[in-house]
Amino acid sequence: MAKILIVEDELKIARFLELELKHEGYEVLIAGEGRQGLEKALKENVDLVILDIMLPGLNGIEVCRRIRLESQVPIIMLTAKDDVSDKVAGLDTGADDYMTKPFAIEELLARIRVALNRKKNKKEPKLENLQIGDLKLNLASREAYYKDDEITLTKKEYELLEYLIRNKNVVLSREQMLNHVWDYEYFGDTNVVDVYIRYLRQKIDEKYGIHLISTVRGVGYIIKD
Amino acid sequence: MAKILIVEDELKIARFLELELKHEGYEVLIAGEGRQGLEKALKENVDLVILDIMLPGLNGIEVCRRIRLESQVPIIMLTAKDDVSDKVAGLDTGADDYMTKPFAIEELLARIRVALNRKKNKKEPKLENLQIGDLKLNLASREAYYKDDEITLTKKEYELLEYLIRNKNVVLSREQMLNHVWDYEYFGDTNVVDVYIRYLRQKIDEKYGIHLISTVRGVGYIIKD
DNA sequence: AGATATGTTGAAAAATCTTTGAGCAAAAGC
DNA sequence: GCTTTTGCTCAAAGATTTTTCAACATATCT
Repeated sequence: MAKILIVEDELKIARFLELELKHEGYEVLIAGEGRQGLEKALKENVDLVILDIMLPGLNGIEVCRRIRLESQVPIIMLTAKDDVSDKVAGLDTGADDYMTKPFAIEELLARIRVALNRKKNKKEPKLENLQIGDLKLNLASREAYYKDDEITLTKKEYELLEYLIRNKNVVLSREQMLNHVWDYEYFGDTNVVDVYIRYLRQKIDEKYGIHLISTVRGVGYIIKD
Repeated sequence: MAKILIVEDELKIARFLELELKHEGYEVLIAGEGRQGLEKALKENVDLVILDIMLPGLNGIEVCRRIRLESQVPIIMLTAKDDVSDKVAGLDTGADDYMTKPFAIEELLARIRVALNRKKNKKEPKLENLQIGDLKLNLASREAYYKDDEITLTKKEYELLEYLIRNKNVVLSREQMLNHVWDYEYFGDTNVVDVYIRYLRQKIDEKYGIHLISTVRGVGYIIKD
């Protein structure tokens, strides 16, 4: 499985990413500051680098620039929200993609898949499509279809649905959904998940008269084949 | 087998946890207050820490923070119900998971397994399915089937059934069932277990005309192959 | 038979889920 | 730049289901 380097000084975020990436089956390395990150990126033969821009010592942009002097490894930059100039500078120096913090882990995972695929199969950009019954997701265009009938979904709706379908036949807790689809800063008592489940049910279950999303009382929700 | 440290000042709970964990085959250490807990966590080479937030002396959040300065050992926090701010603080300082008190021991055991496995970096131990005769449990979707016929169970019904099946061919006392499936605060005169046994019998034994759950008079109940 | 343990039941209590509307922020349109 | 629309979140009320309790019935043992 691919080896991923995380260059991030905020311990909390680094740990969070580490756990999630390992859970996905990636091998993970961590560097807490820029110079160490640069070193590992070049010597450890990694397949992808996740690089925070704000770093003590050597900052992310500089690290990125120097990695690019010697390597074409895919780089995904993490930037603070709204810091547009950083974003631009990051891409200028050769980053492949960027994410603004805070982000939902699912989105980062998706971008990682894309970046790794791009490298591997330039011939087959095989973005598989997810399907369950008559419901289809086009991952490339982020569209959902029910028998050729397009379902208009908002960002969160789409992401929640994709997450549910990726984990079909498994009960997902509200907390799992929050962690994967919402920002990692999301905490505490909220019923957003319930509300979004309702939106999806309105747009799918009710509209097409099917029973796609089931409630598992006391546990969470599930989509079954 | 893994070595687990319990940092908990309520003696009753600490002892209860100790017994259950030892029964599961773990080696157990106990600390009754914060400073001692911190010390043992760092010096005793433990594999996992169960850490109560409310502690005399050094509180749990502080202990967690200080452990994290030197160690990546998995930490599961115990917090009072509804105390969301504690929960947040706990995760902020690097805890891996938390449980709100009171809890059912089975849930804690499950989380311990997850935390220990994560460390080993094994892929999630594939949720195996439990089966006994024609009765099958799908652990991922939390569904029960009798020969392809789905049995609709409530949360407690399902959990009790799972517990019974996991311990098939062993007589379980009402008290054991209470301890494992219900909160640990449950005690005294109650016949909930009997009532739930009846529910299960209605939905399984009676409905399918089989004899799944047996009474062992004066002792408890048992499910046999 | 008497004593103890288990089975059954209905109804109260508690927990959980659904639905709605309003406030706000971001994005789109003019 | 300003207005309008859309999307996201929260909180509260209402609806539903689950869980618990407790009274009574039945079975088992000595």
